[in-house]
Amino acid sequence: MADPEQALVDGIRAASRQMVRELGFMQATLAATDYPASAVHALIELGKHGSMSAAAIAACLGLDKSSVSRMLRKLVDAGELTETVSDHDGRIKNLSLTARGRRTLAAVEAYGRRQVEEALQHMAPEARGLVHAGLEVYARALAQARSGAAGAVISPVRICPGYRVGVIGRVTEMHGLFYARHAGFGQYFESQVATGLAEFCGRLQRPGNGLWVALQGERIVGSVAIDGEDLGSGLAHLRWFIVDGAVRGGGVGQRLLQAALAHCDGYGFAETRLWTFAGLEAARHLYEARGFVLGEERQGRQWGETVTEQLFVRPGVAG
Amino acid sequence: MADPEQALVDGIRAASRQMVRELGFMQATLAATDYPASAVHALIELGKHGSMSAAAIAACLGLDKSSVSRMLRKLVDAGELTETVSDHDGRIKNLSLTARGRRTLAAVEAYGRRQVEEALQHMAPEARGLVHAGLEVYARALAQARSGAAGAVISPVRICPGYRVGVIGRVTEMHGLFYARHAGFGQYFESQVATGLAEFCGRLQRPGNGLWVALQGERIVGSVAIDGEDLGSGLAHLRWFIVDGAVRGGGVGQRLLQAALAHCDGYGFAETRLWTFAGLEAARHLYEARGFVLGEERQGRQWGETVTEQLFVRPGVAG
DNA sequence: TCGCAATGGTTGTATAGTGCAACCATATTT
DNA sequence: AAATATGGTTGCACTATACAACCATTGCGA
Repeated sequence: MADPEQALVDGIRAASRQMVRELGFMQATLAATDYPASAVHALIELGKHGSMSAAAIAACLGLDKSSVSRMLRKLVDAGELTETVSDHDGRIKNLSLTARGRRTLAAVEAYGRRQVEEALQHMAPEARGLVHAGLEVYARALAQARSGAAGAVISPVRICPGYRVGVIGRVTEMHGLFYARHAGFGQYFESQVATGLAEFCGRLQRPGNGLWVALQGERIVGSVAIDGEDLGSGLAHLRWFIVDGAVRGGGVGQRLLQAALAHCDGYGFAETRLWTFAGLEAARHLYEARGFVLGEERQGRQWGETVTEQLFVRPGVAG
Repeated sequence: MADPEQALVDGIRAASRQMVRELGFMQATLAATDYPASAVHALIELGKHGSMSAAAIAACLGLDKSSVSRMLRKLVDAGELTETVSDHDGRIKNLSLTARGRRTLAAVEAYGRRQVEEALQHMAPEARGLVHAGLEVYARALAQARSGAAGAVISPVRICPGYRVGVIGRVTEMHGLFYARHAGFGQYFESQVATGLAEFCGRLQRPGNGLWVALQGERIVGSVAIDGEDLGSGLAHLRWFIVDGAVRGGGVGQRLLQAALAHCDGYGFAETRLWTFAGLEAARHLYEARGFVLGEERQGRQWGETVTEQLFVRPGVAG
């Protein structure tokens, strides 16, 4: 294990330890209620899923079913939950929150929210998206490492049109990191991306041009642009298409592409073109699924490393 | 509370809940030992600090001193710890790890590290720095919100010279976000930063020029550059000086400035100049502490918002 | 159709970690 | 020298937990 890697791992461990302590997960009771941590988590899960069986809660919380059974009994006695026997399976009791339970949950939520909000007050505003994205990626990776399954929290990613602050930097960064890793590109490539994108954003308002970003919270995790000017009249140039590694494989690329191509079709471009590099198979599949076909290939040395550049072309909708 | 804010808070809460569960903090025993979570945490703290009193451990873990006392008794009986009465205060027992304790701790560390490493395998490589930075900023903010004190994990920030992949994007992004918030700048400003920095990085090798980044792990959290060409011969131009909000106030700015000015003095520039905006008091203090004096002020409208631009000048070392 | 295994849930029992309160020994302040 | 504060221990009660045995219901296969 290389040394920086070791430092990364230890840093993550130290921070999560600290975080767990600060959030009070080692205290017997949680979130300003008189219920134990497991009961609070059960309430939260019930609030999220509506109605669950005891076994489902046990699986979800990683506790023995006997512990869960007793814990639920107390919550029912306290009037937080009701249990109704399932009508299609006499063994199962469906648990759900009572009005009182919903009030309790609301109080728990308010407490937790306030705690987080106060923490957010104590950090630089720019760092908030970072915290969110970091926690989420980590939680998902932990779940995957444990069980192979992908089922975990993923905040929704939305596609938004237009410039927003930081997009030039972020898109440049994503390109720089991705192509350094996958093609060995360096400073010259990153400078080209930065310059081109900076120039393009200055004429984003002109007809035919468009930029879409994928946002997770307020963090930019993907982008695509249509340059309607630089290839000549009637030609749409698809540029700066990239998806952050944190959300790759989640359909974000498809949605970005769809937004960009809907714009192309709506505007009436005769053709959409894009340049890419051989070997990026995931991207190629996306292109071909959207009607792009490989037009031309050539060796390119301009980026510092020798790569095979590929032109993909997609005809516009028949006018 | 605005809606996106709400979504951010809830997203952070969901992710941290998930993370705590995945890490097994709700299990009675932890990290593949037979010791309870609190004992494991105590071992870790002792490993970190070398020798501590029981009270210090209790404070650190947020537990009652009686619980800690008993827990430590067991660890001593198990041969993991030794206790020696302090020589300058008869009440205090100094606790430290025995050889056996260090072995146990090593096993705990190995287990935890493997867990994290496996999780890292399940995420995009680009996201690793993000996870680290996010957790760390959050843990620190939680600690500050709880106790006002700043004492918490902060991974060391190091200053490194030269270009590295992603720096153009990251520095552009940091500038864009910071000045959008503090001066209302928008796309035009961000484009200027991107273009200028991209151009500068292309001639970074030329004599007199220099770029330094502040790195936390592999994440870029600050930058400064000396452009030895654009103001004319003998003049150093300090540009792209910025520190990420996540580490602001931690001396990173000072260290960046020192690196840049050491370069200026070593190279023998007659004068170092920088342009900034009125109102950025923290930065101004840094400049003045390093020998810069305000030279000229003028109103500028070029960035989209009216601001007062300030020229600061620092003479070179007497040749 | 009947029996048997599997599943959902409950209860008995033992264990262990925890906090509170009272306590002792030592140090510090008045 | 007395009062107070601090570090640490012990008695006590509480509670969350796991394990194992158990019951009721369901579903499957012979």
